[in-house]
Amino acid sequence: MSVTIKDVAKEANVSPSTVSRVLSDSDKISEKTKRKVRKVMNELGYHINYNARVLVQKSTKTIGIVMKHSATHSWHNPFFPEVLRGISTYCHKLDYSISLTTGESEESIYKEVVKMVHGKRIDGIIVLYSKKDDKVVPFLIEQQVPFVVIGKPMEHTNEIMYVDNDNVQAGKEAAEFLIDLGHEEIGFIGDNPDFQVIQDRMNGFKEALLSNDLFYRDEYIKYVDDNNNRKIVTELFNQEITPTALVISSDIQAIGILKLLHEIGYRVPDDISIVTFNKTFITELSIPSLTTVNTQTYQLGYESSRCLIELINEPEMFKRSVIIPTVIEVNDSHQKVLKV
Amino acid sequence: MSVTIKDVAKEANVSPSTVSRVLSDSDKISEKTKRKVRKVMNELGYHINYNARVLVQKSTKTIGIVMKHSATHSWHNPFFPEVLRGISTYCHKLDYSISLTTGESEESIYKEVVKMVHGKRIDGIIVLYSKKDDKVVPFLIEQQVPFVVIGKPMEHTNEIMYVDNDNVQAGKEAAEFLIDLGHEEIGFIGDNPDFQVIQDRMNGFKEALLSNDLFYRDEYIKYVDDNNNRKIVTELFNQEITPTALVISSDIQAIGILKLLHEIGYRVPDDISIVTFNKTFITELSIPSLTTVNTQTYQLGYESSRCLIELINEPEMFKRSVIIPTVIEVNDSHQKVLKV
DNA sequence: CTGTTAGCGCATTCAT
DNA sequence: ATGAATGCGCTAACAG
Repeated sequence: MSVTIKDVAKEANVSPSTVSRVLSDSDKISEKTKRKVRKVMNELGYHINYNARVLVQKSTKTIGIVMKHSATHSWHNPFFPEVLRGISTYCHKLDYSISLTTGESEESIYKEVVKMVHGKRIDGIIVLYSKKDDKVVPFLIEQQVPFVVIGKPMEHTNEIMYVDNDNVQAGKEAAEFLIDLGHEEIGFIGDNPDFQVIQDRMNGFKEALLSNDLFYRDEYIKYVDDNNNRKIVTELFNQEITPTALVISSDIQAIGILKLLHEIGYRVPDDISIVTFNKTFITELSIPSLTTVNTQTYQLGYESSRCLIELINEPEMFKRSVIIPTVIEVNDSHQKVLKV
Repeated sequence: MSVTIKDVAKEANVSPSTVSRVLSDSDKISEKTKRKVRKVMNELGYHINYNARVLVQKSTKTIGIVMKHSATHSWHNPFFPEVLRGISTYCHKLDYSISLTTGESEESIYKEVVKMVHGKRIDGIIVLYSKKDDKVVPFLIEQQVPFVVIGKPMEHTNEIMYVDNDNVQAGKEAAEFLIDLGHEEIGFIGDNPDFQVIQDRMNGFKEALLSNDLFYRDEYIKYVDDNNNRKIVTELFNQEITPTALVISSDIQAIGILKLLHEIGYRVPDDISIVTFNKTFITELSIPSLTTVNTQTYQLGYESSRCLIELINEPEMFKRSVIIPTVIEVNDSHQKVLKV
């Protein structure tokens, strides 16, 4: 059917192993025969069959990517394409392929991961989230598959390699940015708190309030369950004292909130200031453009694949973790509080 | 190292071929031995090695996905995650894996595709775009790799299986929607016209104007090159007669335009109406929410993988193509023209 | 430097 | 209904 090393070997009057050595550019082969063999390869239109190589080398040069299930917002969230871009840029430098797992539920994703791993389809895995009650990570630990988590693992923090922002710090910075502008009543709106990232940002937020001697009130902390944005906003602004500023855990979420605020007559930044997290095309295109903590998603992806491939090549390596710095990007969704 | 069929065979007192037959659930094996073998498989923790199977079966049960290079907007565009969701949903039903090609340039993507194909890593490919001067599609034709294009191919239309919307029709509907509201001066803002989809939508737009006896003027048609949004908007509204409505080729692009209009003091929909294409989270979260032609991206993905897998299993099949209907979704970015 | 031999894990003849 | 033998295409000792 297609051309194999045997065909090339015969045509070039060498043995198959010589051809194989030419393929891996072994330094034990003379330049002359290399040239000869390569010439024949071209003439015959030879191309290596990776599957055969995988079978004997036990390395697939493929990494698996596991994401949150599609029912969550991860799909709509530009985080995903951007992190993938970072991952693939690095992977392609080192000639690794990418295999994607998705699924409609946590269970189906888990099953796919199991298949990937047991079927020996991948050399390592990047997990694009860190979540409570997740089965994937424990499975990977048990199976001793090299893996890297993007986000801070909920458990086994010291045995797991992860790449993350310092989300506590990020939350703190977001709040302090507002505090420096004179805000004293600041609310927090977060996504699903099952994800570590949300918890961290909230904790940083809280920390900032307390260390600045501001009153911290539970009524100012809201989490989005499903599509209860409206309820949340209503609750926030139906209190005796209402916030003059909001920290919102993602820019996507923020534009939703922005719209609701707009509907009930609050203007940003005139009536209320907003600081969000993540920088996507939304932050600039929103009206007003959003002041945001840039988490440098591309870098998260890039570094995670770097770590993973290092780990694959050196399984016993020290499980260090990488913190990608966050950068606050000042746009138009905030305003100073005029001291009366 | 890991458990193979031989190990299972030995333990179960059968031959390796019997185990293999149990794996493929052959009807030539008695239920009794099947049960026995499966029991041993569980006990030993056996899992099939797909690579070995691929080597002999010549089917990888993997499909490749080729997208536009990341320098374009495809990455930021929620089209991508959504189409992927459709693809993966179907693929996982039929137990296919997904392998992703990406790259920083057309050239690098092309190389990756070549590697995928020659390295026999995939059974078929879905190409997520249709573009002028593209090298990937001709290569796939030449190599006789089963593939499906999302979007209408620029050439070889009859020999290529594709899944697409009727974008001419969609363009027409968008324009007619505005015409029905009384608009007579309607502009069109499109993405890179190298992509067939943009051409088609523009042509449909033009057709609608002409068949409604409206004056069609070139000054009302603008394409975005790079970041010349501002220039385009300025040009459009510095003419003697300015449009009262715009058709914009994607919702992402639309919110950019929306912002510029906002800056120069035009309000949507009061001063100008907008109809866009694609429905993503943006259409609802934008202020105002965008009236848009929903192209049903998920379906595009779902159908494309369905077609591809059919094609893989029956390479000589008739190359039919699938048109996914578009649906106009009426939101808040348009207004009737008050007849004076 | 190069050839020979053996085998990766599985599916598939051809036997029985 | 099951077993034995062969090979998919490649790499990796071991020779020489």
